[in-house]
Amino acid sequence: MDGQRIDKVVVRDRRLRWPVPKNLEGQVNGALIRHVDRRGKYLLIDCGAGWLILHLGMSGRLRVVPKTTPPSKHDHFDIILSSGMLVRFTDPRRFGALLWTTQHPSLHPLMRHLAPEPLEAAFDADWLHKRIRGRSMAIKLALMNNEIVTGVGNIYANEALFRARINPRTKAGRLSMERCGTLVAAIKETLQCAIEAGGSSLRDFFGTDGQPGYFQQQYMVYAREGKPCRICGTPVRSIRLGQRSTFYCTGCQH
DNA sequence: ATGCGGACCTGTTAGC
DNA sequence: TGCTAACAGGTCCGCA
Repeated sequence: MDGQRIDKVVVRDRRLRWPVPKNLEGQVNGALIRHVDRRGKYLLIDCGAGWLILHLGMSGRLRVVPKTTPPSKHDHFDIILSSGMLVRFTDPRRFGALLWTTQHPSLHPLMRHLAPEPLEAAFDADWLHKRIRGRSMAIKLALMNNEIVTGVGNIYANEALFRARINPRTKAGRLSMERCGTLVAAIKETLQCAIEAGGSSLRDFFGTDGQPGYFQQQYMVYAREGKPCRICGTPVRSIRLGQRSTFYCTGCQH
């Protein structure tokens, strides 16, 4: 999309996580895309006069298709490019978002308090230790809190805790600086491995080339309830934390 | 200030 | 086979 012009944006259903702003098309139509970026799980399209903010939620997908492709049921908006292609957003659950902002995205209320990017140096043991100091919440819930760790959802929170050998119910504030270091390294390694494998395709996710990811074949605990731990053979246990499925090995994680 | 549960949606699957 | 309930990759908000 970099360097292309947006002929127009067509919104067919404004009822996403937040209503798509009524004036968005007017702001965006005819804009030149300067750059496409990302912060946490928010996708940012720099249009010069402002930014489009996109989020895929849980079931959202973006695909590049020819302009003539007829939309189907859950195709809620199109970004029509001057090239003859369009970027189509599909999202059955409508947990995704399309917003417009004229302030710098880093100052936007949704991104203002996000933790540093997990693969950057600023996300380190020190940061994690400071953010969870004195907190009684389960460490897994801390990993799911994007003011503490950004870009990690349910799958990778489970996998990173296994890699760090930390029990997901451990009280966050009780982790030593050393264990914070182990956990930070585990988060970075988990994300890097997943990226290398092309991500995790359970149902909706496909890469920009249309190919599924393969990281789900490497899960150590996620969705492996009752199956033997790949390291020690103990059956993987499943519990619920914060209404999310949580998987761990009682043999390996303490 | 912290932490928990509820809310937003629809599609798929497990269980009866 | 058909119906129903539970659950799914996210994250904000309000209340205790």
